Amino acid sequence: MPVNNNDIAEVFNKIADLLEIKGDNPFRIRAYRDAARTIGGLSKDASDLTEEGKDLSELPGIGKDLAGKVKTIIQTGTHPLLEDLKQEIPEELSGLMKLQGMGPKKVAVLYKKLGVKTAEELRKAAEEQKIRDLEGFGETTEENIIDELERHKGEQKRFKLSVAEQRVKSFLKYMKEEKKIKSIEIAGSFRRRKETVGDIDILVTCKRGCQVMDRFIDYEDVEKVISKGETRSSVILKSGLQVDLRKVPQVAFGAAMHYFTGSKEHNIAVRKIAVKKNYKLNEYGVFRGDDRIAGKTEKEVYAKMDLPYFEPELRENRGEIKAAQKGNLPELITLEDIRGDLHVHTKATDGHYSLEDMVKAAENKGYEYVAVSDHSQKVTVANGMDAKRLRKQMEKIDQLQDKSKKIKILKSMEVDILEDGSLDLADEVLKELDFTVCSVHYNLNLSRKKQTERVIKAMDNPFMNILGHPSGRLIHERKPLDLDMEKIMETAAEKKVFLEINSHPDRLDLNDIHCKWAKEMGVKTAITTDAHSIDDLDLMRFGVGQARRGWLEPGDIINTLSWKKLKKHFKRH
DNA sequence: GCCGTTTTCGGCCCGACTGTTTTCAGTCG
Repeated sequence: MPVNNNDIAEVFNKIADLLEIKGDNPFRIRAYRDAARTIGGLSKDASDLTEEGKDLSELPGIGKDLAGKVKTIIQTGTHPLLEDLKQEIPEELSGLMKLQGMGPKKVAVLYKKLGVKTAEELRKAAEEQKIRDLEGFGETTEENIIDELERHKGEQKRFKLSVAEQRVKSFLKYMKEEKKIKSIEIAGSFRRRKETVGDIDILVTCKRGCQVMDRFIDYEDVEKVISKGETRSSVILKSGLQVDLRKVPQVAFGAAMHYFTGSKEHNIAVRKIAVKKNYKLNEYGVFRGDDRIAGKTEKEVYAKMDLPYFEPELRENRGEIKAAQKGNLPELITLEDIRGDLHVHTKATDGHYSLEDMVKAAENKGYEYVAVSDHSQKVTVANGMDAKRLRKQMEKIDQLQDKSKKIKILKSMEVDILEDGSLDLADEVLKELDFTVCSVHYNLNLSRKKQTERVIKAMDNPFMNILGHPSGRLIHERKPLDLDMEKIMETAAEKKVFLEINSHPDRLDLNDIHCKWAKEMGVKTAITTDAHSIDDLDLMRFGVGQARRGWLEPGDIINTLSWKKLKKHFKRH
């Protein structure tokens, strides 16, 4: 069983949890957490890096000791330190720390005094009112524990960005009805356009006498008020989504936006720079002694650190600060750069609108081109098309093109990659198309070797242009295919095949890390919507967000090109 | 446990809110 980066990260995180419960040196604990994050975010497998003879202690936050531990974990799947800790402290306790309000100290007390290890035992102790008498605990804490256990039963911790976006929209509209609010902005991972968000952070500035906190907790969708203060309150909506509101003074708005946009790791890195310069950086501004020297805008906060403004999507401490210091920050792709959609479906297969409707909708978006990419015959559930029906659709497109002067309609198809790596329709049909998107929809559970070979073989076919939703994952629903992404990208770069960034909020496939990786390996991408309806054409913003998180610039994305230029990129034969 | 233009020791990001206290520890972001 090969040990991948997530396995290593998990061992380190577990060590950190158990050390924390034990009450170990907090900085040692952080070292383990930092290392877990570093390893978890690598684009190459640590095991491959070691094999290549790379010195892992060159990675940030990994010293000699942890580099050695990584090696041990790669070889054995675990580490003696973790095994020893497990003898001392039951590992289930780390699970209890996931409950809100339960940290290492409380968990330790509950274990020592009551022998509580699992959620079940915790519930029993709370229901028998044994917790309230412990030192540092009380009746309220006991009730909160029961509430938390209840809330976690459903076990959905993070929300897809699109779902959060919907909830937030109406909440914001409600808040904006309060006329004394001067400005209101969303920060947090939502602003960074992360594919899933754990909670929503809202920042407001107000005029004097504004009862913003009262209005906040009075929202009809609020299920529970977690906390309410002068400057900060937290609620949980009926959907389970947590929303935090912070009131900040105008002069500190930029500093607060910076602080609450995060990521935590990015902030820590920036704050370290502040410390070096003898400044103090917090949510109220940049301070030299007691003097606030910046804070009104994010730009001026960064400027004090001799840094340029960072787009929120870049703020993950994945090398953006070093890149900025060298003047190498990317000029990120924007929605306006997109000239057309290369993957939309129609009623001919599983879309919900006619060819005419989809083309018209794309035209109304101001696109220069739109590609009709319906399913091929293998996908019977979607009424996939055989050669005959495809040719008929091409004829229809020709007729419609005669009437539509404003937009170029591209003939495409989402062709299935069969189990043996061949394509679902013959080359002699595929060659009549402008290009193809080729995707895996069946036999999702092949071994890593077979699955990788399958996709690579498909790329041998000169009529394959774009690899559709490369990993095949569905967020929260389906794991990604077991693919050697590095090999896939190497081959794609060599064979001039493009990778799709599928914008559907359930897919967002490629993910952010793979987007960045594609760029590093010289693979170009296409941001598409995979639209099955007219409204789906608007999903492009999610794909663009993902691409921005992956540092992509207009030049990395093929559908920023005019059709005239793009056309040449599709000729592989 | 990591790290170094204050470099091999002694630091390590910082503030709000809660529930428990009666001045603060724990937790969270």
